[in-house]
Amino acid sequence: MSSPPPSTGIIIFMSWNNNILPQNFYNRNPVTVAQELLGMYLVRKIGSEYLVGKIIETEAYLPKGDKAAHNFTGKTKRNASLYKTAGHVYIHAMRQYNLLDIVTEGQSRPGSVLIRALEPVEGVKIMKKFRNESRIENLTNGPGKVCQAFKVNRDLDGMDITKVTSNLFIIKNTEITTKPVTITERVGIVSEKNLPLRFTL
DNA sequence: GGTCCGATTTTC
DNA sequence: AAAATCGGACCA
Repeated sequence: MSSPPPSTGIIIFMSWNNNILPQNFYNRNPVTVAQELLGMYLVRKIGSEYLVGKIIETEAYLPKGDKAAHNFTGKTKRNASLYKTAGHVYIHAMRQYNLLDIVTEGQSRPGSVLIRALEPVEGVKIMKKFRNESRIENLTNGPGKVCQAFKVNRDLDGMDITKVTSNLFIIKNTEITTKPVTITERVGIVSEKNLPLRFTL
């Protein structure tokens, strides 16, 4: 019952099946989850290919009282995935792009973490093709770019990313990270501008 | 069916 | 600095 490791790359992926983040990782407040996701690896399986990126920028959207969060005016068809349980994804359109959120607590506490930027690790060639872009630094340095590079579209909205069978999930970084987390304000929003909910590695 | 607008990206 | 571009929410 084990998936093949990526074609090239790092030793940490040798046992990555054991390192998929479980539901109880996500089932905490989004501020904690957003910070702890930094340094972990987003993995996307497309056919027999694996795309991997290290998470380097996230934002938290709060379950209650956050005017900038998509849950603020209640449940709609669009944001229904936020009301699932922790570890599902909420993928929504922003202009002509898609953005990827992970649901944190869910149900009556529909918070989430927006994946804003990655450092490409594995499958760079495919990312370049999906992005129609050759500069590595331009592949995944924005939330819309992340989805384009990893072929994350709204077909995946509402999927559970805590299962071994998922074609999208996040694995633990088993290396020791010493870099401190930088905390700043969220970007691209008009309300709740000044909350310290953006986290960068 | 029309209108408005945004958790963005790209280009001028 | 401004255009490109589009699905969803809302109202009619």
